[in-house]
Amino acid sequence: MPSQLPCALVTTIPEKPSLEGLEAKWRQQWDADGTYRFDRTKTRAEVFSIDTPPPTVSGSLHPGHVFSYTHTDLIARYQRMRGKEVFYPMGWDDNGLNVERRVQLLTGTIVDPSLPYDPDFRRPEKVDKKARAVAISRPNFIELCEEVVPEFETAYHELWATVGLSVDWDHTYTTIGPKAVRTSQRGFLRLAGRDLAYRSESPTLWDVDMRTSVAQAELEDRELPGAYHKLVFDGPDGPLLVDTTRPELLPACVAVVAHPDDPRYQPLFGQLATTPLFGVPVPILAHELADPEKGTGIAMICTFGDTTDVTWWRELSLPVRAVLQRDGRLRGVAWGEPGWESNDTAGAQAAYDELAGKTVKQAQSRIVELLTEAGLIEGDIRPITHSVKFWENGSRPLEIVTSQQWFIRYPPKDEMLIRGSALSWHPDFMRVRFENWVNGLMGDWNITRQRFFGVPFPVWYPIDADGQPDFLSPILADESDLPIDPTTATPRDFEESQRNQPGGFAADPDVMDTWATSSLSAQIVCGWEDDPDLFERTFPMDMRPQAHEIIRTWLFSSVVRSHYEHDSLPWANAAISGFIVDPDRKKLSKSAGNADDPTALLERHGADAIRYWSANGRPGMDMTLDEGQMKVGRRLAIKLLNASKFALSFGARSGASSITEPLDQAMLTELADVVDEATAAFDRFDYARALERTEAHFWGFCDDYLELVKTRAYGDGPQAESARVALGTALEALLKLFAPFLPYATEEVWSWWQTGSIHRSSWPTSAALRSAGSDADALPLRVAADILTEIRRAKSEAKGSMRAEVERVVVTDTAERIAALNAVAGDVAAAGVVAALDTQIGDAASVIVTLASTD
RNA sequence: GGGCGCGUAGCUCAGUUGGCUAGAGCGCUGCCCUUACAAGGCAGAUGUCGGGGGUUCGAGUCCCUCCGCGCCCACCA
Repeated sequence: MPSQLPCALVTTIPEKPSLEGLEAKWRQQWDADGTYRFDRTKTRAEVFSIDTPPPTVSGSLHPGHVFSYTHTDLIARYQRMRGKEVFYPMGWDDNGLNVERRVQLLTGTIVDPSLPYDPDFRRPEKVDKKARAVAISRPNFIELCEEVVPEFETAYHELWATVGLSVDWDHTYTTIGPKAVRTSQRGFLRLAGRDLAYRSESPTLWDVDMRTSVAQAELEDRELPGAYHKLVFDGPDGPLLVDTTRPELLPACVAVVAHPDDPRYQPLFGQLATTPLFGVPVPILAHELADPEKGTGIAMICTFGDTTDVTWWRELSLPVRAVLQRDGRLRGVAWGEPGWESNDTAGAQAAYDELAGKTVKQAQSRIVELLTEAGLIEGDIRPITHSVKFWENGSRPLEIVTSQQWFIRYPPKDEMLIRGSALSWHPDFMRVRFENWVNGLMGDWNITRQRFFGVPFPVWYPIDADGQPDFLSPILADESDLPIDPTTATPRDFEESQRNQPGGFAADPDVMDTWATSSLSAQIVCGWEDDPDLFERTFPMDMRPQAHEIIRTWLFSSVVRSHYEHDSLPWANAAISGFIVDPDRKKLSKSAGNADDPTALLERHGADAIRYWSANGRPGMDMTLDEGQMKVGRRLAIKLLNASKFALSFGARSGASSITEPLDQAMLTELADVVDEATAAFDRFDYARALERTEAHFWGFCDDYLELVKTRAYGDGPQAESARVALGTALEALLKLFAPFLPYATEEVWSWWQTGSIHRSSWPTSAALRSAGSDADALPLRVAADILTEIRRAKSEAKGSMRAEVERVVVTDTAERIAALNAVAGDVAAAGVVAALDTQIGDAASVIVTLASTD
């Protein structure tokens, strides 16, 4: 009977509200209105800036990404409604070995750095996977990457926009783009200028197939079969038995080592042993890392068989006697030359010539034959299984080779620990991971990768008259020339014709580790040096969201760079997210084949529903992929539409002075408490608790308050007006509380009676709600809901309709609760269809419901 | 081996400085077309709070210990 309803301001409440189409509609609107555009006139104090993790485009996004990126968006939306101007850029990490590999596979190409640039090269239209990869030059390959990678990025953008990330898409960057390269090269030059970056020959974990050093962050261990060989060294007191799994590295042996407390070897320390087959005298040394329980308790140190060898080599100041080349084969050695002295030069040479040029595996087989023939292996070869380091996408074990690398010095540990303690961690226990990592730091940070699609070192080396590059006298580029590629740019004071000529120059052939660039993400997005105005308004940033497994890499390295460059933390808060596990508690990942396509999830449940599921994952906690939760989220969004339709069906009203009914006032007081809790939770970055409190209140609001107030709201007079104004007041606050979680549904409802975007409206305050509710006690609503539940139970047990009439209800309770109930008796009676509601004060609380006879 | 986290209903999870009979949702059972919502509503059943010990008037919560799971680190001759 619309004619009986009061004249409504409401214009656009749909007959049957639905979630269909909301995402497309509001995405477009937000885009058109620039709803999330950063206003760079705001001052630093007014800005909330976020150092978004640039997802790598080497794979595809999975639900875990949606999960954690949603968490960031929840904070961003909250801060925006709190009045902050949110600086929320997005980056794409298209820099690094994995991206390079993906582009190679996709385009059927491989890089040959010796080839010249071919201006006519075009991306192959079809890739025959069986055909040989096409060899192209490094500049051509980089061009190809720049062409292919945006295709990946478009797909990512599409997904993020659908999820509803309130990113300012005008502020996007790529880690290989000119801005990032310039920042990264500038950061490098500044460190090199202060001797905080230096070049050194050093043992490095090396992938013999990709022919590059590999970042510690990209390592994984795999179990492989191996075998112990008990080699017979010639010791001071006769044969000395040494167990090894790497007999092929015997020619690279520089010492043997046992534990200092091991009585078997104590008398031998400081004396010499001689290697079998090669006759090389090596010292017998003591070191804590030697394990008396392992093998014969004495190990051979080779340059280099594993990372322990590197530690021993470094700490015991041993020489290098390297046999492994970068292609994984043994190199040629002239025995008798300096560093290769033997007691039996001819014998050593003869044995070694059998190994030179062979792969590690081939050399191992051959040397075992040689040793066995010579009777220099004691007993049987004992097969074992041991874990071996691999590059995560590699197929052969990593080797350790020495090569020229750029390093960044780590700052002193105590300075890093002070930075770590000044940072606010969410959750706080994640701080410990940082501290553990800092306390365990060894060596410096190798930032060199022998790859192509990366940030080049802005460096050349002079070539002497004999044609030898002098790696210890690098020619640094001028900052004003950045970004540059030294393989195409010419250093000042040189002619291009002098490239690779005696007396000329040579480009640094390598690129930087991807972390060397991403550790400057805050500097890149804030426009360090490039845009001082923006930098001043955004840096140091407010928040770094990221995953816990890269605290030791990304977070730590970012702190290092900011420490050096700005003598500050890069951000005030680190928000650490957990990841998604499948029901078997395995980490969800594409390669494990247990990752669902997030696009399919979005289509099935909708963005608000996915966000709801994500928001239930507490900061730092791992969560299970649970489509059931997404269904709950979807239902919540639909419920919100319907409840809003009801609340607004009486017209959008305001005027707190007309809220006079105790039930309405009690509801607003309760809501004010929820606002306080949600606000406090959000301020602690605990969006999950904010949602939980809001949601719990909302269901109670629908189930109890709406039912209790319905009859009155449909009526006339000041009591009806009180209900209607209270409904409008509560709805506005509730929508705002939900807005960060359900941006689409809340925006839709907002548009029914408000102008502008809810996401640019102000966060509700409890003070306003308390004032609207006249600071009333919340008890009347609680008691009314309790009595209503009892009435419903009686009807349910009688298998009656909820509209069934109740002849009489007698409530016995404390004086306080009876007083509260009396204040709202009319609403309770109406909601329960109760003819007579009697109350009495008594010790034993009870509710006696007498249903009307149905005859 | 070290560090951190987790273990609460069949499932996914809350439970804040110790405090009434331990909660929510999903699922399950029953009922209800009720003028916001049947893609809904109402009601109901469901627990050795991982095990053991301790502190306390009182422990899911604090302490010790053990078990299981996960992540990171170390080791990997």
